[in-house]
Amino acid sequence: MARVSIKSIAEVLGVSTATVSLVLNGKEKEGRVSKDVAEKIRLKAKEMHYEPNNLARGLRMGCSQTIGLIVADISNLFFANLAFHIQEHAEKYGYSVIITNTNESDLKLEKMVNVLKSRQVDGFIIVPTEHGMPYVETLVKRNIPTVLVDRNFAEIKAGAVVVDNYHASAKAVKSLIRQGCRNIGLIIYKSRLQHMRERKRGYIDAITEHGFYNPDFVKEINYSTISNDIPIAIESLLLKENRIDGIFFATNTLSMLGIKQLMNMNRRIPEDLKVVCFDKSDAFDFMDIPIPYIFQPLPEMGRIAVELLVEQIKEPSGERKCVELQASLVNSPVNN
Amino acid sequence: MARVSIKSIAEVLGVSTATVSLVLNGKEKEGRVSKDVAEKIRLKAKEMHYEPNNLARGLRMGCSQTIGLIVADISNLFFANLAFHIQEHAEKYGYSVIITNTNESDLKLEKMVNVLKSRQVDGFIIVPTEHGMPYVETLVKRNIPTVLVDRNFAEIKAGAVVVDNYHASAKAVKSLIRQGCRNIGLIIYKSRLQHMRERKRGYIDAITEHGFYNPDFVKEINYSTISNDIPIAIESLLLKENRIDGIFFATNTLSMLGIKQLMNMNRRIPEDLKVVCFDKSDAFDFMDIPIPYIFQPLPEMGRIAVELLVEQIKEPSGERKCVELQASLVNSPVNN
DNA sequence: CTGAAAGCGCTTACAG
DNA sequence: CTGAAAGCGCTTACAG
Repeated sequence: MARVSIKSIAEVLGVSTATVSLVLNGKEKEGRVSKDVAEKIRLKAKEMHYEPNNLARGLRMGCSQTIGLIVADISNLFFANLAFHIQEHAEKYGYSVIITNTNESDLKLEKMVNVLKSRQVDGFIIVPTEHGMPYVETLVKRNIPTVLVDRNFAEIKAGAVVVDNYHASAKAVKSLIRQGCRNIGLIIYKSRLQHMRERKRGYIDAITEHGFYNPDFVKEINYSTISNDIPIAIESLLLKENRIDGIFFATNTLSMLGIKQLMNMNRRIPEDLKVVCFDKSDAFDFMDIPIPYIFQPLPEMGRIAVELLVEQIKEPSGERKCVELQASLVNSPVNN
Repeated sequence: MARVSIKSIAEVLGVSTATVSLVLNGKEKEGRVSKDVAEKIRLKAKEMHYEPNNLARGLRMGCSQTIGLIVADISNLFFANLAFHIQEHAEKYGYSVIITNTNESDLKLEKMVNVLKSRQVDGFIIVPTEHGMPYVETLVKRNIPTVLVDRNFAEIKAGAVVVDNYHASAKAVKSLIRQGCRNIGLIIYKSRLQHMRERKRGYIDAITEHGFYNPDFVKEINYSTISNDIPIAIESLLLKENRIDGIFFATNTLSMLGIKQLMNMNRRIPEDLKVVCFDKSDAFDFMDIPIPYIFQPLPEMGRIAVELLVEQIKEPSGERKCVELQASLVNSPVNN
């Protein structure tokens, strides 16, 4: 069963491929194709089960109607949700999404950028890795539509949609202070990425403002050795610095493992110490009391990422917008 | 900055595009291209930052090195994990993965099959919807490589990789019986899909074997009204049939919501009643006691799905294998 | 060892 | 209103 192409339809009907193409793309007005020819073509196309070949179309048009999405790890709930919303919106614009993982490796980011480029994606939505700036920069310099999400590189002016991590973090810490915490630990990744730096800065500034800052209370975890590092960090916070009465976890994975460790050590939340987490985890539903967390507007982030990218695709040399969204504090016993 | 193609390299070097293509694809042996010409071409390609155009290649070769993955919902942890492993393996074979969601809608399944077909994917990995069989059947009949995963349609012989849901379910129920449960509820989706039918059948057979079967203990939930149905189902199980001493949850979403409801009603696990869940949820880590659950070998499922698909792509008219994996019971206080 | 040419399926000026 | 033709970038017989 040979593939049915525009040519086969044209031959059967004794018309030119140009006419068939025009009709099948709804451009019969422009080509001013007669109504009956158009009707005949549409019927025959259906009858022959014509299916357009987007590869050929893409080659000819110089665009693929495909978006390349690069995230750290699609099996992480945060990125999975983000990917979901990006996809739903991309679909509305007629784009398909190719999703790839970096697992936070700069090498894989480079590789994935190349893979997606060779697939002629019309644009990139990227959650960059720690030292991934050069690869993103190359894209931007070549005017390839690119939107960063979750983490921005302010130095290069790619498009971006991020959360105001600084104020979100400060908000979290202040809520702990307002609950009476004085010695507040921070569990965060050791990372040069902007969102981590901002979360740390938000924590430090908010705490310093109240005169409670102590560098020993900041524990920086290595992404690659996380399950090992977390218990050590928590133990050190609680045992050595046993005045700790609150902990701010800077990501959902960190909170998951951290809270687990707190439970292992029989610390009760919020009696023994209070916590706030960045991002929700399903697990919070199972806790006896509601766990306060910073809520990032994921559906919005996905939508805006797609919208910014589509704008760039339309006008590759136009200015690239950077959108910052506010995150909210949920489940906190104190008002904001 | 014009795109650099094989042609531009050929022109600069004064050789033919055929030679360039041969060299860049490592087929210089076949074409018996001289070493120095080959070397010159490789150097110039690097120098000009040549990047192959996979669209053109795909059009010419009749394949795209792309796999279409259709899942119910990429933001569900089960599918997100599955997608992760599928991707990692696809990459090894040089395939990219386009992921799309159906949200359990048959209409969207049909649409996504068409979208992916027009993108000339070389094969499909599909988590089918309840009434999605016709769309899958069309693919199979046309000899388009297709592997079903998680849920099989036994009637059509697509390739498939599934878990032995029947025995997994029976195993779960028997573990409850061995712990002394006599009145065991089942919370399951109302669905004609094979995996659900099998899980229900496994439950019924295992329970009947011990003479404890009571149809009132089976609560079938509608996917679309789940957050409403679950509390009602649990309440009805516990209040009307208050001899209930165990519950088997047939999916992770059902267990999440179900256990939450049990906690709302102040039922303690396992003192007041015992539970077993299908699939792990992150939340289990936060429970005071370990929650027993059926573990599906996701990494294996992903790997095998890709392997089966690659086999089919190599030999589209060959026999399509169907692999059934065993799931294990984790965290149960009784041995298996 | 290398080149000229055809063709994958499509769209788009151009000509009539 | 419609057709002939070029060309997107690639690969692959074919010829020499």
